[in-house]
Amino acid sequence: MSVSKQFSLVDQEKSDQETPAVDRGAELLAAATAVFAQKGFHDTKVSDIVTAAGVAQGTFYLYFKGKNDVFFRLISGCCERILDQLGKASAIQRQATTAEEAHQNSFASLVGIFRMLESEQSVLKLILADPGGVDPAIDKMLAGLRETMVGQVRQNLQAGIDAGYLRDLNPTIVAEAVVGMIYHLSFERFVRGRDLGVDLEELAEEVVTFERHGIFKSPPAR
Amino acid sequence: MSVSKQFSLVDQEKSDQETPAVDRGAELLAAATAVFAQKGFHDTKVSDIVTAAGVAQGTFYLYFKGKNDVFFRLISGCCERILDQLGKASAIQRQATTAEEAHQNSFASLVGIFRMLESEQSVLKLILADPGGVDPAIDKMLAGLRETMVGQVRQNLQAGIDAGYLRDLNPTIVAEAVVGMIYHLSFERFVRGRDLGVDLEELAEEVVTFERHGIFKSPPAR
Amino acid sequence: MSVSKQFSLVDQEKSDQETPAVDRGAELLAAATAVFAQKGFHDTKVSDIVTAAGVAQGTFYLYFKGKNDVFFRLISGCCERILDQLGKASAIQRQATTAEEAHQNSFASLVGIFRMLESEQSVLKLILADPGGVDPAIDKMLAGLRETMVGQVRQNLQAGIDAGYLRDLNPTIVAEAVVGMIYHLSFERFVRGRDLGVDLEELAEEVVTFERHGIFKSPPAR
Amino acid sequence: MSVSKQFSLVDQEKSDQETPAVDRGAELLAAATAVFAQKGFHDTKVSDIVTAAGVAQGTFYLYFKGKNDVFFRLISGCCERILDQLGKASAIQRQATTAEEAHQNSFASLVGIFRMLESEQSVLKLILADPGGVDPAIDKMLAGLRETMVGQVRQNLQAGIDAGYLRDLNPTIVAEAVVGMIYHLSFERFVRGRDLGVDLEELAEEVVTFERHGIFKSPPAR
DNA sequence: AATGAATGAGTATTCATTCAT
DNA sequence: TATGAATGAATACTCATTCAT
Repeated sequence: MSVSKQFSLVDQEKSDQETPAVDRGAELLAAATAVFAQKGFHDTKVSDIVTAAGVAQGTFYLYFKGKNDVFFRLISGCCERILDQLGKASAIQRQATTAEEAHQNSFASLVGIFRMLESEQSVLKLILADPGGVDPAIDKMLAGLRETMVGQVRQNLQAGIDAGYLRDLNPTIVAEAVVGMIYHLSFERFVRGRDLGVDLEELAEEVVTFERHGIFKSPPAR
Repeated sequence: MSVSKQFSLVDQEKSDQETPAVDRGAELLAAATAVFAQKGFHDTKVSDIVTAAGVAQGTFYLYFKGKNDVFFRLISGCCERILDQLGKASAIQRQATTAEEAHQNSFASLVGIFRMLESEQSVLKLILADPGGVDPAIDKMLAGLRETMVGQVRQNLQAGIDAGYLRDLNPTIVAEAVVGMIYHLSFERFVRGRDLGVDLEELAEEVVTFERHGIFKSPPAR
Repeated sequence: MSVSKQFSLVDQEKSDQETPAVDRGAELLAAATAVFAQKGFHDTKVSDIVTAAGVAQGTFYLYFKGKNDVFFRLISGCCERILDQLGKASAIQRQATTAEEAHQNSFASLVGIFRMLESEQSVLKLILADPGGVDPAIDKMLAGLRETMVGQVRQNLQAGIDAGYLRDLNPTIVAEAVVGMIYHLSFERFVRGRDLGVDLEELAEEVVTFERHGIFKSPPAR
Repeated sequence: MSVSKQFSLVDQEKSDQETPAVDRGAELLAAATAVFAQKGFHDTKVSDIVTAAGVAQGTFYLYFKGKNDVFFRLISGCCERILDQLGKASAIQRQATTAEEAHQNSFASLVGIFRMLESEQSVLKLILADPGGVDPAIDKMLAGLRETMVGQVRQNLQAGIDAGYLRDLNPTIVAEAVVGMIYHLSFERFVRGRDLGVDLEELAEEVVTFERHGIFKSPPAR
């Protein structure tokens, strides 16, 4: 969206009285994101959003059906982007042929996911702290997101078990556990802003290593 | 209502028509817990609570300062009980002298925590899905709870590192990860009601094993 | 309602701190009637009604579901009373055994109806000038009222035809025509306040005579 | 109206790609009539009208001062046409020299009026169900229409009384009654669409006969 | 003439809280 | 203590109208 805006800027300079170079819908969505992130869904008034966007009350309803609608679009846009990233991560992960490669790929995937979540900070807050009940469609979408993540991890685990290099773990439970880690660490880092004393790569490396080897000193070797 | 009042007359010995034997405050708190759990904070009206408790609207304000107040007491009561359990778990964990004992103790601790969370299902939902912003005091309390959990795990990890039987992991990050797992699994199981195909002991066992050994087949032995 | 009020007045004087002798619901309904009659449905704001009743906005919603609800109750209450009166009128009319008696009974009935409509002036305005579309239930009720009136007139006509003293007219059309007269004259007199130069009895007499004999000089006599 | 525009086509030819041969004002008025008839005044939005007419929102205000203005023009156009027809009817009625002729003329007049009302169905609905209060000018116009009708009937009646062939009735009241009949029957037939089991001529005949002779079997003859 | 994006005044309704009995 | 009627501030949403292009 912001991309198309940048392009359109170029185009719109040419003609004299063309449509203004503003995308009110995008402006409003941006304003809404900021306000929701700061105040949360329930404490955000439509009037806050329009004030932040610098337009009149009515203008809001030209672009959104209502408060729930903006919220939904916010979340759903973000979810799509996350799912995208998840797809990429999954593709990367499947390419591994050696254990070393698998580690590297897991690492790369996780870094990718973290980076994307970092760029979605403000919406992430809303996703992770969703009060629920705002809109069943949102709940469904978030549940789907989680399920997708868990599903991918589970499949990878199952593949490893089948291939014989993973132990006989319960893939469902471990997958949930892994997703739990990632959610929690993302929340701490991107929503609460705690850097935990490491940079993103170090964080990902630590997580991947923990996931693969646990907390014990590997007796002989990995 | 009037019936229970009549019976209580018998119990309340000191003066003739003194306080009834019912604890209105507790009744209201119980009613509030049920309603909040079902509808969430924002969709719960004070009128829902008093209806559920079978008292008049005004009675509510005899026992609570307001809607935020009940919510706070609910959460804070639950947090205290969780912290209690956490203390016990910690005590257990520290007693280990061998790796095998440590595993058993971790397992026992986790089962204890899970059991307690299970018994707090309805409030757990509110704690884990806290929209935030309802009351800074609540946020602080929940943050404290998390911090306590993370702190305990971190200390255990540090102890293990110092003792030389844990690898050179980052205790802060791993502790957060472990808490993330537990939060997420608790949420899935107790709030969303998914049993994940195992009973509580199996769940705890799986988690502890995962934490300790990761996903790989332990090459020679544990 | 007003009856119970009058009784209750008696009772309430005795006891000290009983419920106040006011029926807020009735007060609001009265206020609403007045305001609706003056401004019509669409130009009446709930705030007008509560101001007229001297209560707060919220109080209104303690007694009515909303603006449509008051309007409906207003209309429906009035319709009931009219239907009542119509029933009485019908009973009177059926008792006639001679033509002269029939005339007298028609006259008495019509006077009764006129008097009742006069006492319902303010609501009558709303009934006769119903914009439609406010509430399907209201439309149905008004249609029923009209149908009842027309039906009664039609039956009387049919009875007269069968008995042989009325000419071979089309009872359906004439019944509609008669009701049209009565509606229109009621509207002019009670809603627009034109007395048409006669008192109510004279008006009824004129109408009954017109209905029975038309405009011509009865050649010989009836 | 569209006719006058077609003539204007001749004038518009001058320039090549000038204004199209359409009369936007007439189009909008037609669209407005249809929408108002279907939804009533208050439930009709300007946006409904422009959508129906296939023009932009702003275009509406090029031809009308506002929503009230279209409504006024609609009603007033229709009223003019009705008054026209009423004039013709009156002219016809005055030509009678015998009672039989008078009957025939009344019949012809009424048929003419019914036919015209039938052709104005959609606006008739608005006229007869006018909630009032939309615009004082409209109320005045409708009152004038009614007054004209009543006046004509009254004059005819008075003439008949003076001429000695009508009985000593109250012309004011009977005139109102007659107009009431016609209004009501028109409403039932043209607005509510009930044909009452007869065609328009039969309806008119029945009404005229009822008006002239009432419901009784004419003892000897008319 | 035509457009349609923008405006913002206007209003019904909810619900936490109070307080007179 | 208990009641529950009354309060009124707070807010989402509509739609007639304007005006820059």
